[in-house]
Amino acid sequence: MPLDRSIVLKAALEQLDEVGLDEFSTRKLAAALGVRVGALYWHYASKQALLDAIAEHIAADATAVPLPDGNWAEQLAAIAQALRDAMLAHTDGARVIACMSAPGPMARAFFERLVTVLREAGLDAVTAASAGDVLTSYVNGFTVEEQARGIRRQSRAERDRLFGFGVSVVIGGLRPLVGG
Amino acid sequence: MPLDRSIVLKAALEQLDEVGLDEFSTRKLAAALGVRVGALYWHYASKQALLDAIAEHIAADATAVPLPDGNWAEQLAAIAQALRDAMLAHTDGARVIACMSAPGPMARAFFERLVTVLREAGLDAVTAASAGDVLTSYVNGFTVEEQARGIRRQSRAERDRLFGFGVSVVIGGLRPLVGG
DNA sequence: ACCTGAACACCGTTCAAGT
DNA sequence: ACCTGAACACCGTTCAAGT
Repeated sequence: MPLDRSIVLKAALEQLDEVGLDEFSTRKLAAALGVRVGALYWHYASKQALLDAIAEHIAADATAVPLPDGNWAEQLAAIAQALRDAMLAHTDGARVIACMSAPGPMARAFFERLVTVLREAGLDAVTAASAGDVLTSYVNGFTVEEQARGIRRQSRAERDRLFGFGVSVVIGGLRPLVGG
Repeated sequence: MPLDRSIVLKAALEQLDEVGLDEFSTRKLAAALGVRVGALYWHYASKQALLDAIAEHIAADATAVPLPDGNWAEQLAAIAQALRDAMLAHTDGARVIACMSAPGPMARAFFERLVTVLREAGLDAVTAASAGDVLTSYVNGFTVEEQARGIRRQSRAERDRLFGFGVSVVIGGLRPLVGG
């Protein structure tokens, strides 16, 4: 049977998990699929297009977890956790997100859900977008660092604790902005 | 005259500024220095070692700006600004910092100054280290995003405003933790 | 429509040998 | 001590030609 975009994407995710972003190559991917390199370029325009598809996959995972009942702070914490989890699920996932060429539909959907929670908490459109940016910048910065260096320096429990602390600081900083 | 580490580093910074991290190559660097590729490996063990030296240079710049008189919040804001400025001073500077293999002496000195401000504000050692991590994670996440995609989407003034907002949110979140 | 074959223009790294 | 020459083992991308 012929390849298609989803088969290539699945194999790409497996290769990323095995070798990491630095060793990720279209040639190895072609070999894993039992095909010549050129064949990949029928399905994806470039290596970056493939990495963008991986980023979208991660963004979709981060958006798939249901919002908990509860107040805006609890929902924000759940969204932050979901984003980190989705990136940690793949080797160098945070760097793939950080290096994507442009946010695709899934990345925008993720951000929109985040902004919706903030708007429902009482923020105006501009402030909600800014607040959403603060939270995602923090989560991305934390997780890029975590995957690049933290994994061998701290236990998972310590990293979870540090992340939870950071999320609570950001949420605490947003609290005075919401009415009530 | 023969090459030395500082000459190679200076040329590397110039090449990074011109072509960005993705196009940065030891072979182009050798050509710019009028030397064969192998010559670079006498001075730096690998391309990554060279990028680590660039990261240290950026960290040194970020630590070089004097602390303003004022309270801990003003000093924290100045440190955050200094870090962002030092990364923005070079093409893909934030990604070079994010991808460094380990924090060198300059990166540790930067972090220590940050932690010192937080300790003087009244935080205990563990909380100060955690709070320092929150601020640097936010600044790194923001600036990686800014250099990867923001430069063509928003004006410098808009990005400055957004960054200032984020810093004030993080500082606001830390405020309840400091005594007084 | 989808893939092969083969090429093009690159990479990072190593190391004997030169000076 | 510092660099050359030359190789090794790779890259991403393109594209005529095949099926």
